[in-house]
Amino acid sequence: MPSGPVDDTLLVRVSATGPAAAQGTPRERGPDPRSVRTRAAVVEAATTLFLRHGYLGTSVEDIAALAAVSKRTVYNNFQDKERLFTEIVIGVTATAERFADHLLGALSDAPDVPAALGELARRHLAAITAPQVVRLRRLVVSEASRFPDLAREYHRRAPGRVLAALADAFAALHERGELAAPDPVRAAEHFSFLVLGAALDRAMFDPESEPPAAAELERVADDAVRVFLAAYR
Amino acid sequence: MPSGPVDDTLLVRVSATGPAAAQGTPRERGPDPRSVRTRAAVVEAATTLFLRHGYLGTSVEDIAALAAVSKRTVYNNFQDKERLFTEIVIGVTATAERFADHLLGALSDAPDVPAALGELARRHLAAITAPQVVRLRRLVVSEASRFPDLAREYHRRAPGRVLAALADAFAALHERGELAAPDPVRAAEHFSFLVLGAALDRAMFDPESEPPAAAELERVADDAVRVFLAAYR
DNA sequence: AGATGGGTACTGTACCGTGCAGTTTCCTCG
DNA sequence: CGAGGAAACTGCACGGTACAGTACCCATCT
Repeated sequence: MPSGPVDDTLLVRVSATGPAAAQGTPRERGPDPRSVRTRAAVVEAATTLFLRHGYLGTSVEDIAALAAVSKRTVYNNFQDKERLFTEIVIGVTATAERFADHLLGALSDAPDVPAALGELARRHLAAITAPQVVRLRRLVVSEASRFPDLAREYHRRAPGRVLAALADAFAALHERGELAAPDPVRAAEHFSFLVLGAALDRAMFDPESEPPAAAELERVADDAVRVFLAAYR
Repeated sequence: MPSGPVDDTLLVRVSATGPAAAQGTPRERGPDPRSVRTRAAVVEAATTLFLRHGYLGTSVEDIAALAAVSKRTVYNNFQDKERLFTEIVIGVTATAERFADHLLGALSDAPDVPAALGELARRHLAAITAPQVVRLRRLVVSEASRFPDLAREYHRRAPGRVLAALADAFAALHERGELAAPDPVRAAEHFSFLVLGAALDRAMFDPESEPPAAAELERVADDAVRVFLAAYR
């Protein structure tokens, strides 16, 4: 979890408390003995609750209770609820981002492109239907009007990143003549949504939905790759 | 948190702003014209506000103010805020449903299948990126944990309905040998998400996003149909 | 002792839903 | 056609509740 300051370029919106900001600027301070433990506890509790009940559905008191900490402690570590929220979301997004980077592997150098695509499709689908990821997605969409910058940031970092990487790989494969993808971005969109579309849709509308079983996942991925290759081969 | 099935009877009373010559018939105990007018005003105001600011972001007082009606009147017409909300959503869903039914046209009897698919793709994409539809989608997703039945109901009625109709049409075309779609449901998913996936994703994460321009829409639809036909022809 | 983190209790606010007294609008009946 | 009565609407105030953020004091560590 990120304990340092988090990408402040994102939020222009700041609470109107002028003097407070001047006074309490976080400093290059030593390893706070106690606050490390409590801060981590708060972050973990807040992550759980925000993902499960949303921004308005989660009170600071709930967070404090789950973290086994008082509300005052929450406010000692985070300026206000909005900051806490954006920090949490950015933090979870970062892990999604790392996972996304890992996803592509060496697709553009793969000897057997269809096999590599199949493997990619399976991993992609499994990743995106993981409950945590679905919850994050729903959370960000839900708060898109309250935190539009955050929504754009998430979209750029997580799904956008995967799409861009995919497009790069397809462009390379196009150069090598392994695929016929003159518009690699469009090809990436097509691949992504052939694989994910239906599952994503279902998951977004059913909070209690389970991720697809392995066999189902395999069938969906294979079908998607088959359609994709029929068009882009 | 009432998790019972959605009350369909509420749906009937949404429309009907005019007395419809009920005055001339003495026997027919017509509903008070005042109630009708007021109710319609409240429904319209609530629809606007819920779609724009969400469930928790809209107060009953806001609704009353926009409807130019007192808060008490809102509660005289609707049991509570939850009932009002579900009624609104179901009402808007019903119009989406009607539109969806209209969408398919006579695809299964079309002489020129590729042309018909192209037309269908264009209309489908235009319909689903309309601001009202996007707002409804985001609203339902946002409240999916508070109103899970409502979310499932919406999903079944709007996107589910289109998908089912599409699958039926593909099955018929498969029988006639015009398409090679042994799994028509999968084919319908593929078609739908090839057309809509990327646009839907963008729209969900960017509340200020505009629907695509006509030229862009056309390109997306044509590309989707091309890929679909390459696989299912 | 002094500083820093933490806990309790509080403030202020927003909002759902209701009660009530008075007023307007519609319907019916003489 | 016009009065009387009923139903609907208004405006306001209020109870109850939930919750973000804060004041103040205590505990602990150096």
